[in-house]
Amino acid sequence: MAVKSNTLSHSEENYLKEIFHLSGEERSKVSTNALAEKLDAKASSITDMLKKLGDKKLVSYKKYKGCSLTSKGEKIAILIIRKHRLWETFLVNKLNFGWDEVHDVAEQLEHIKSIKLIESIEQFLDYPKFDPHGDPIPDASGKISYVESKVNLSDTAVKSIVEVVRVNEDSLTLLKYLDQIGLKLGSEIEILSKVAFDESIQVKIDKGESLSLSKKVTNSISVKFKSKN
Amino acid sequence: MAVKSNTLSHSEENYLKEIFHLSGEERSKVSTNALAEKLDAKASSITDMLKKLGDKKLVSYKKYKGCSLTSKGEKIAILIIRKHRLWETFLVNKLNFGWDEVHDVAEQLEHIKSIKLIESIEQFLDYPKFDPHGDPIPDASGKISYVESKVNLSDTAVKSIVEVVRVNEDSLTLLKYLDQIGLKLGSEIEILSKVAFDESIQVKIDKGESLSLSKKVTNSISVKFKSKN
DNA sequence: ATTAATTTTTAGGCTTACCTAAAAAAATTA
DNA sequence: TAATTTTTTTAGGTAAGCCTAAAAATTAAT
Repeated sequence: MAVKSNTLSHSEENYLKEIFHLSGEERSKVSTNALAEKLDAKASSITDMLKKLGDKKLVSYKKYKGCSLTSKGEKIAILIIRKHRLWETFLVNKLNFGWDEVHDVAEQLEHIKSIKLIESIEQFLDYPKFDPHGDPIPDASGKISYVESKVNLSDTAVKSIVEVVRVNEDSLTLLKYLDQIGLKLGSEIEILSKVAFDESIQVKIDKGESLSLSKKVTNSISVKFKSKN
Repeated sequence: MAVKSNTLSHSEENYLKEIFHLSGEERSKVSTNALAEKLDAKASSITDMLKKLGDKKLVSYKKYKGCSLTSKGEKIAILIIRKHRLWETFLVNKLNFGWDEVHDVAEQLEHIKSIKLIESIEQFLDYPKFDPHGDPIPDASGKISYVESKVNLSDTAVKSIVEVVRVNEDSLTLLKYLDQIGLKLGSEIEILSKVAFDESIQVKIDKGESLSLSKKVTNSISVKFKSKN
């Protein structure tokens, strides 16, 4: 008789979150294989779950055509992401975790069911706008303020001087490496030269020694041009 | 081939925690039915799980003979309880939750896997010794400092003046009722008279109006005799 | 436009943590 | 102690969320 219990499993929540991330700001369709890779599961498992989420009207799914979130599904996905980013901010700002230590714990904390809790945490943190990696924190209504002016570090021209506004939080080893070279949110980067062969670039971070950043690294860093002030 | 994954499911953790609670300070054997009632499951399900926890050497279990925790199982149970009580303290002390609002959330938070997290929370709270209901918080080594001098409010003599040191956190309606009559940790209770028939007692709370407390209520409150100072 | 390669789905299985119903053991009562 | 009641276990079943292997649909290449 299809009773709606209204609470989702951790797994279901993770699917919604990952579909949201993969569909990007353009809200494009997400393929079964892309989800399989991100969620570290086989494509057949993804198909199973997409059917279920489709039945629950959380994703729209047509066989062989990929999936996308319904507005109901998107609302839930954004809430999970909101919780994830607020918890990360809590861990870094209040408990002095490093930005490379928060991801796994936040992946657990994001599933705690309590609106009162997350709103209290938000207030306790004084309504932060960005998490420790520079990602925007959705507000209680689900609104996300994307930074329009940010670009990928790999797309900047030689001689530009830019400021780091976001790093990809997905790779622990990346974050540890960035720590090691002293790159953090707000760091100033001067692009000295670019190597066409491997697309690496030479930079100075905060006017320090010059060093080389590979394409893999520059791809994971977002920057904005320094505002004149 | 019995690989030990070393992380327990929420369900397994809940079993260990409940066995710990039911076995009491005397560490007595816990019956299948007692567990079934507390965990809101059928006795047959309990038997299943006890076999599994027995295989994992977390409980010692012999058919028809009840169960008890091994030292390994007890260590884990105490860690869960430690997390539960620290989270409750965090919610009340830092986020201004009421003592009647913390149980359900703490039941979720106690399963977050991160020693660093719980030790940071403990430090952030400045190493509290008791949770908001007066229960002792185990330290990082698992040591629990029981209060030796506390007695049940139902066991106090007429004319005694006592101080509330602990209330049972299990019932939401009890906690709301205590709030309503202004009874909190540290409250002074004067026992005016006892009614043999229903075992209720007449009291004054913090020198206020006299009122009657039923056996069910007095059973849930622990007190100590006021220290002369 | 076929053929080949890739992606996705179907079909059937497994494990976890529950369940019901019936059997067996233990405890209680006559 | 024998009968009855209660407690506990066994046997077999379910749903969730994953799996492998094989089939079907789609996409890419010749």
